[in-house]
Formats: sequence, structure tokens, C-alpha cells
Amino acid sequence: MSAPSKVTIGDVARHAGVSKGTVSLAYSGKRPVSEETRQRIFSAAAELNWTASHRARALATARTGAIGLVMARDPEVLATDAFFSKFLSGCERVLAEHDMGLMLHAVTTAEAEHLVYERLAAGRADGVILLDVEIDDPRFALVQRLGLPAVVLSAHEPTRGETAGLPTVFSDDSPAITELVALMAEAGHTRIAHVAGPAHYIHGRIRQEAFSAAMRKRGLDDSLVIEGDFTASSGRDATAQLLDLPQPPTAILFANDMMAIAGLSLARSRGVRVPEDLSLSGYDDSELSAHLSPALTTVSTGAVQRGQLAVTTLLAALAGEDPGAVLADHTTVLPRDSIAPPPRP
Amino acid sequence: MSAPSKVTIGDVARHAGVSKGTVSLAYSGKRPVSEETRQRIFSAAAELNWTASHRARALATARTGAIGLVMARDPEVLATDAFFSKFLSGCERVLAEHDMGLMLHAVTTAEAEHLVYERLAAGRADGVILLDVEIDDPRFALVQRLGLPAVVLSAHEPTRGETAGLPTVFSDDSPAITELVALMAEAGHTRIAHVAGPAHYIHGRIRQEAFSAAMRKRGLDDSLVIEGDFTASSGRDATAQLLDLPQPPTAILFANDMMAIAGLSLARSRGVRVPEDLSLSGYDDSELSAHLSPALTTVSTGAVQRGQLAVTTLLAALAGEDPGAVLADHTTVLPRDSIAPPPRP
DNA sequence: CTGAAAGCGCTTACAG
DNA sequence: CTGAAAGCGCTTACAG
Repeated sequence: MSAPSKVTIGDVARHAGVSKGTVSLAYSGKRPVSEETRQRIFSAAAELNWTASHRARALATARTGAIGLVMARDPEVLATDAFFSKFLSGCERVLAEHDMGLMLHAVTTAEAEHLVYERLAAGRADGVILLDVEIDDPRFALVQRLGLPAVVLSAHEPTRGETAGLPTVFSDDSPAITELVALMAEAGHTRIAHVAGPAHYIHGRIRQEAFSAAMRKRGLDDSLVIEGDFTASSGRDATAQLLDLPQPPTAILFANDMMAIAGLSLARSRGVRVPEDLSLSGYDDSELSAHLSPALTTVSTGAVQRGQLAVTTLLAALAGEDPGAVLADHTTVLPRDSIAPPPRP
Repeated sequence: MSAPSKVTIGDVARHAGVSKGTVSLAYSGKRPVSEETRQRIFSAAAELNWTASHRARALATARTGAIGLVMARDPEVLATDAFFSKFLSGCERVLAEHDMGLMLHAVTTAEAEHLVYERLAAGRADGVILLDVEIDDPRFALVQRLGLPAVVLSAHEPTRGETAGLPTVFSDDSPAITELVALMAEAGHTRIAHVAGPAHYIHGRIRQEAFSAAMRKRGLDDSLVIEGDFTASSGRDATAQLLDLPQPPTAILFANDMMAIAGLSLARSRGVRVPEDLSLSGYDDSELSAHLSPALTTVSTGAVQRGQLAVTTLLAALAGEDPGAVLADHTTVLPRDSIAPPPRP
């Protein structure tokens, strides 16, 4: 059990009777190497149990072989977020193909976040993906100042200048919201409330705007909106507030599953039947939502595909292309049992 | 916006009129540098906007400055797992202090997992933390063969040889389970069931063994055990199975919150009142559990502290110490509203 | 198809 | 307290 892996490309070269350059070429395939010497090299490497040092390669190629991802949300919230781990797994899928890795950072303050991006830019990552983007997000300027390649993940098609010219992968959250409103309205609901996500997030704002637009287009009152923060606790509180209204809504559209599930639980504990007395919908398609009783109508956001697309787009940018704004169209409403006609008055 | 960061330590040295070595020393403090030249160096660096290249430093020091973490669970399951993101945030806390990062990999097959460890060992990480450990986990031998420093996270004190001599951070899951059984038994329950996690995981097995031991010690029947897989879907199915019994249990102890929440939802949809007709408990303290109605009695596992401790321990191992087995004693039962006396027969 | 050599940008003995 | 130089282990023009 003595320290292994001290064998270098030089040892392999010597063992195979070739130069270090040839060993390198045999693996990279960047120039032809005769079949015979290639075999000699491979068996020498196998015999010596050699693997190229990632650190040396990184310095020589000026590539770290990793992308950065920084999560700036409270870990408690992240914990129950259906999006992240699926997104991560999508990223990993394409990173693995390219022999790359993912540097993950969790921060809780703005200063810490700033620092992390500086460290990433200093050679710990070749580029980053920007999540939970805000209006005029300060990170847009930061990554550009740092010369750190980045792609931003957004919830709608960026208007000009909105993402400061950075490559963007966007899904449009609006159609799904419109569809949910339609589902509720067509079941006969007229008093429909929305428990929104924070409006400073683009995805929070977009969902709320889509809700209002859809309601108004049907001539319905769109004023029943409470802003939550994606946590179960805010979902529960918002639901309590709505149920306490003199004219409580008969349907509530939540901006994510966690808030919806907490709301569902609260409603039932008050003797409000779901969906007979109250219809509900979530957003994000968490595993729980499908296995609740009743199962929660929600929206699958194609988080895995967005992860894949985000990485693909970042790699394209690293290769010198300008990917522009690319659409991820995997958002789908999943109608389940939590929406039914409203009770007779 | 031309490519920045092409400024090197040599530029700074020249600008400050010193050697590259002195610049290096001024920052690392590994040898004294006169206050005056230090200032010259710092202002030169500031003026040129220089930051040391992480890649070059990594090669020179034979340290990557990152630890590896590989998640081998289904992303759908991870998504709703209360443990990971808190654990990650704990890791980050101490990594940040040491100017280090975290390489995260998500894999779904055993081969992929094997490959990931080889890549990590090739210089992408200085060490790894082993999660979701199994009996005779093949990774123990793998990391040792690869010469990859590792610490394992376990759910009980390792018996000799169990973790192959690797440094181990363990929390003992047994006392919390014993306490939950006591809570239920003292409320008057005798037919208590357990919906377990997979027995091939150490934490799954330990919780189940603790359940059986606690039940037997009280002279209660410990045979009502169903093995789930930590998903909401398995929690729902197991609960259905239990409620369909001719003599259904009056209390169910679940091995994690997700299964418990799905079980709670199913029970109520069948008209079974919680906690009046059925008492329930979870494990992991997910954010949702506290904001459900009724709030779920569960177990806080100190995931953040365990993350911190795991990294601290790994850093100690990297520094050449032998940390042995260290106890993380932050497991606490959180009594809430989901346990009450059983209904009168 | 292959070799010898320079270079990537730091750190760290070795001298002074 | 400081400098000059070697070294970390690869890759990649440059020659042949």
C-alpha cells in the first residue's frame, strides 16, 4: 500500500522504447501512430499501471476539464427542490462523455458567491452555468470581467441585452401556466389564486405574469396572488391566508411542488377536501407529487434535458462558437387527480 | 473584452522588481518577506489584476485542491432527499476555509462509478468521501488500490475491519430509532410497523435492527417490517400493504421522511386520521416534514455537521494523520404532532 | 510515422 | 530577506 501513481509518461515512454510525445499522441490520437507502437505503448502503460496526470494535462492544455456550478439558495430549500439533482444528473451525462467534471459550490452570502466566481475563474473551472437568474443579475458583468465563459439558464426567451449577450438556454414557463389556468377554468373555477415564487427571480416573475395574463384573457380576476419563497413553510402560510378569506379561492396554482404539497396538507387538516372542495396544482414534478393521494397535477420541466443542453451549450461556447439563445422545449403539464370541478355553491 | 488573465507570476515579479519565488512566498507566507517588498508585490499584482493560476499551482504542489463526491442514487430519489444538500453545504463550509472545492459526480451504473473513481484518483481530486456505504463495499478496496485517500460516512461505529481501515465518520442511528419506538410504545401502541430502507445500505440495516431490538426489548412483535427503497412510491405502497392487513398497525415508523409523507397522504385519503387513527414518524428532517399538517415527528441527523466533520477528517488524513473512527453526535428526535395514543379498540 | 525540446505557470530546495 | 534554477508531468509546434 505504498504511494502508487508516481509513474509518469516518461516511464511509459522508456518502457515502450518511444518518446514521451509519442505516448501522448497514441492516447490523444491527434496524429497518427503506427498500430505496432501504439500496442507497445498501451501494454507498457497497462503493465506500469499508468494514467495521465490530470494536473499536468490541465496546465499544458490550459483547460481544467471541469465546469462550475454555484448554488446560492438556502440548503434547506435546495434539499427539497426537485430541480437541482435532476439538472445535475443531466449535466453529468454530457460531461462524462467529454471526460469532464463538475465543481459544485454552495454559498449563502453575496460576498461568498463573488469570491467563488473569482476562484473558478482562476483556473478551477473552464466555464460556469448561471442558475436562478435575476433581472439585471450582477453575475452577468462579473463573469465577463473575469473572462469566465458562462451560459445562463432562463425561464423565457431573453430580450435583447437581458443576459448581457451571454449564451442562454431557456425554457418558456408561460405556456404551462396558461394550460394550468385553462385546466382549472374549464373545470369551472373562477376564483383561482396563485402562490408565486419570489419575483426577483426570472422564473418566479414569468410564472406570475403568465398567470395574470391567462386569467385576464378569460375575464377572470387575477388579483389573488401571494408571493411565497418556494419553501413548504411559505406554501402552508399562503394557503392558510387564502382559506381564511371571506371568499376563499376554489383553486390554487402554486409556483412549485413543495409549496403545493404543504398547502394540500394544510387544507386537508382543516377538513377541506382535495380536489372536491379545492383544486391544486404544483410545478417541477417532484417524485413525491406523483405518489401523493390525490396525485398532484404539476409541470415536468425537463430538468435532465436542460442540464444536458446547458453543458452542451457551454462546451460549444468554450470551443469558440456563439450558441446564442437556445430553446429547451421539454416543459409539459402532467394532469393528475388534484384538479376537479369546484363545489356547488 | 479581449482574453484576460494571461498575466502570470513572472509579470508581477518584473513589475515589482523581484523574483518569481519572492512573489510566491509573499502570498504563501512560507518564508518571511520584508514588509516593503510585500507591499510592492501586492500593489503590482493588484495593478496587473493577477491571480495565481490554479492549474500551475496544482501541478507544482501535487495537490488538486478539491475533494470528490459521487452520488450513485437515482436522481429522482436524490431530488427529494433531505440529506444531500445539507451535507454538501456542510462540506462547503470547511472546504471554503481551505480554499478548496468539491467535484461532484452523479452516476447510475456500477461501471460508471468505477470509472469516476479512477478519474478522480488520476488527479481530479485529492481524496473522496464515501456515502451510502454498503456491507463489504467494493469501493473500500477500489480506493485503496487507486491510492485515493478516502473517508467513509457510516451509520454506526465500525467494527474492526468493517471499513477496511479507512477513516470513518459515523453517527449512530440506533438511539433515535429506540427513542421513536419508546415514544410510540409509551403512547400505548403495541402493533408498530417499520417501513425500512434497503438492507444492503448500512444505514438501512442499522435502523431496521434497532427497530427490532427496541420492539423485542419491550416484548412487542417486531415482524411487521416492509422494506422500501426511500422513494415516495415505495412508502405509499408499503403503507397500503400495511393498512390492508386484517390487523393493521396503529403506528408506522418510516426509515425516511419521503416514505412517511407519502404514507401519511395515502392514509388520509383512505379516511384514516393521523394521528388519531394512525401514528407516524419519519427520519431525516426534511423541510416539508415540519410544515405538514400534522407536522411529522422525525429525526434530525445533523447533516450539515456531518458534512463539516467528513471534510475535516479527510483533510486530516491528507495531512498524514490517522483520524480513525470519529463520532458525529448530532442525531436528535424531533417530536411533533404525528404521534398520539392509538384509537380505542 | 517519430524524436528532441520548449513551454504551460507555479513552488521549492539550494545558495547567498 | 532574496535570487536563480530546477522541477512538477504533461502537450505541441518544429524537424526530420
